[in-house]
Amino acid sequence: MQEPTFLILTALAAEPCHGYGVIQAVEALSEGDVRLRPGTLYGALDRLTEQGLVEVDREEAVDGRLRRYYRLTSSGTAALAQQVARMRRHADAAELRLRPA
Amino acid sequence: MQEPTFLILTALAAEPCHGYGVIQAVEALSEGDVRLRPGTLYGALDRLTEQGLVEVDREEAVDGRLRRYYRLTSSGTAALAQQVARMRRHADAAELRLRPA
DNA sequence: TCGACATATATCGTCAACCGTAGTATATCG
DNA sequence: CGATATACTACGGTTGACGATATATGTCGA
Repeated sequence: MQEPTFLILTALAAEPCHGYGVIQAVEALSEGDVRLRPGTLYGALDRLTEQGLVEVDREEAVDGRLRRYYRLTSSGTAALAQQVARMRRHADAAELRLRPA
Repeated sequence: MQEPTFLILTALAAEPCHGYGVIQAVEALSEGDVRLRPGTLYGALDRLTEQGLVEVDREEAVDGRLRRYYRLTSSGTAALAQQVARMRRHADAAELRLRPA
C-alpha cells in the first residue's frame, strides 16, 4: 500500500467523508506535506471500493452539487490497522540500523 | 518512497552489502514478509545510485562470481531517516483515528 | 459586474516503480 | 548427477500515482 492510499484510508477512519473533504483532511493530517490531486483521489477511491476497503456512505445534493460520502468497511479498517503495524515494524528496524547500539 | 525501496536502504544502513545479501537482509528484517525479486532489487539499486542515495562500495570476485557491494551515501542516510519520521507521523495519525480518544 | 477563488466530481493519458519470469554461471551437497 | 544456494542480468507486464483538463455552482472582493 502506497502513501496516498494509506492517507485516504486514514482520513476516512474517523468518520465518513466526501472526496473533496478527503483532500483537505489528508493535507491537514500530513501537516501540509501531501496534496492529493483529483486524479489520484478518485482513482484511488474507485479502486478501494472495488477492493471492498471503502464503500459509499450516502449521497447528498448541496447547492445543486453532488456530494458523495465514503466510509471505511470493516475490511478497510482491518487493512489500515495492519498497515500501521507493518509501518511501525519497518520504522523500528530502520531506526535500529541508523542508530547502532 | 515505496516499501521495497525503504527496506533496501534499511538493509544497507548497518553496513555495505551486495545484492544477494540485501535480498536476505530484507527478508530477515521484515520477518519473512517481504521477498525481493531480482528485478525489483537491481532496478531499485540502479535507480538509487542515480539518485545519489546509494553508491558502489567495492567489487569482489568470489569463486569467479562477481560480488558488488553497495553502501548508503550520507544523502541516503538522511533520506532514510526522513522517511522513518514521515512513517511514524502517518502511523500515529492513523492510530489516532482508528482508536478515538 | 466581472473575475478570482473555493467547492466538488469526472476523465484521460503518461510515467515511474514494482513484479514475475527466465537466463547465465559456479560451487556444494546428497 | 540432480537439487539447491549463490549472484547478477534482462525483459515484459501491470499497477498506481500524477498532471492536466473539464464541468458546474456559490461567494467575495475590486
